[in-house]
Amino acid sequence: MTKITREKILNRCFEAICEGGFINLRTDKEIKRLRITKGAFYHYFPGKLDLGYAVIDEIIMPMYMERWATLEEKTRGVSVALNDIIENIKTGSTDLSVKRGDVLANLMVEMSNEDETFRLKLEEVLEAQVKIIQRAILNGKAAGEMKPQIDARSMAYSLIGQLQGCYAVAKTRNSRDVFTLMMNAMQRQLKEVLFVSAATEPSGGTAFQRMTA
Amino acid sequence: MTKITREKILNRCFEAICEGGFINLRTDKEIKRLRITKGAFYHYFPGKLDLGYAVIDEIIMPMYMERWATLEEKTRGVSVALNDIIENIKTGSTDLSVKRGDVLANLMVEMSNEDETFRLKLEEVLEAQVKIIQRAILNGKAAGEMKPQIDARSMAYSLIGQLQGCYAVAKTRNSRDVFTLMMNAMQRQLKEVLFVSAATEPSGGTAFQRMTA
DNA sequence: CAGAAAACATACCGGTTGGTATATTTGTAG
DNA sequence: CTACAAATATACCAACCGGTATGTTTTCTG
Repeated sequence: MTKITREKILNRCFEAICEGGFINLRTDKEIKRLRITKGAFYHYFPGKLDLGYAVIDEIIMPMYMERWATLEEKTRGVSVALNDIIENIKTGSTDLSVKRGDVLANLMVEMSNEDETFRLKLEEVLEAQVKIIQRAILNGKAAGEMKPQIDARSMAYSLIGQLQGCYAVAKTRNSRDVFTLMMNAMQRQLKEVLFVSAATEPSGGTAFQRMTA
Repeated sequence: MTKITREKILNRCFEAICEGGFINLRTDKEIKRLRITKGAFYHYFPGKLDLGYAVIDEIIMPMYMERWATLEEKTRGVSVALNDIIENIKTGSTDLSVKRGDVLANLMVEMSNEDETFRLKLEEVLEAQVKIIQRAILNGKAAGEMKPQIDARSMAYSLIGQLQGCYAVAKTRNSRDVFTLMMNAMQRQLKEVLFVSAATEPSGGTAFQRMTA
């Protein structure tokens, strides 16, 4: 039952960061809310920034690793797995999650130019994701599921970027429909650009589905 | 020579917002820097938020309208014009601009869930851009330059989103190379998904260029 | 020129907030 | 039980910062 205080702080502050970002996170408020005192807080964390670092290392990084976990150590069915993940993100979105946006995307924009250590830690999370996707694309190409002429690294970055773009725009539009719309567009483009279609079209132009908004 | 004070405030604060966002903008600091006083500042703006609104209306909105200006009232050569704009954004980036990220993208993430009026104003800028691009795609389709099965609205949102994704990721990577890499990927995908290629490929697969990073 | 309104200037306030200094309790090894 | 460190509590602070109240100067208008 030890160390529970530290984890409570971590979890609660992560929530607060999800709600309003890091700068808006008020340690005093969270301390009161957690029914602890400053003594406890500053016992576990030298300062607010260090708390932020810990949140990234211990909560955010694992969270985003889990997102792509199904891609790892998979040599076949990568295209489907990748599409499933995107589908899950799309389907799993709620009005609240769209309104808040993506924690990582938010922190990246908020903190990258504010604190170098923060930037470095966010970069780690980013690179870890890119690496997984890049590897998956390599496997997909080897399995003949993905187009061989695609540059895996570029595509991995592009994918992560597009995802963040969906979050950002949908957040400002405050519309889950817009999020779905953009995610659908992303899926369609991925299918056309990256995936090897089962049936090769005779002329140009892939078959398109009807729009969802 | 009238109204110069107001414009000075607006311009300087816009710069400050570019550097560190809206919340990080300290009115006191900028007032001192401008060698004016609080009296002058609060004469023109009821408060900090209203200053922010004015910056969006009077500086940011025109700025982003100008970006896509070449697309308006153009019925042919839309594909080329669109690609040129993206090329300009790519080429025009500097280490500093990449480090700071895009003002609009930054504000969207920072303020959309913070202040409803702010969100509305940012939404306006977003929608204005989407509308221009959407129209351009419609024209492109009519001219046979763009694939007819593409949904203009989805594509317009996707385009804006991808752009923001490039900014966000490159900012955290703090790398102009990554920005270029992602912008190139975007251009390639656009060519394959949206543009009607001059020479229709016999089988599947568009010719790819070599990577730039 | 009068008078009013616009355009500034000066001084001050009050709440917030991250952080510290120090005291007290709790847990644990010997 | 003792000694010592980890864990937690309490009180306080200093800086920051947006905002206000009020005073003075400049400009415009009739």
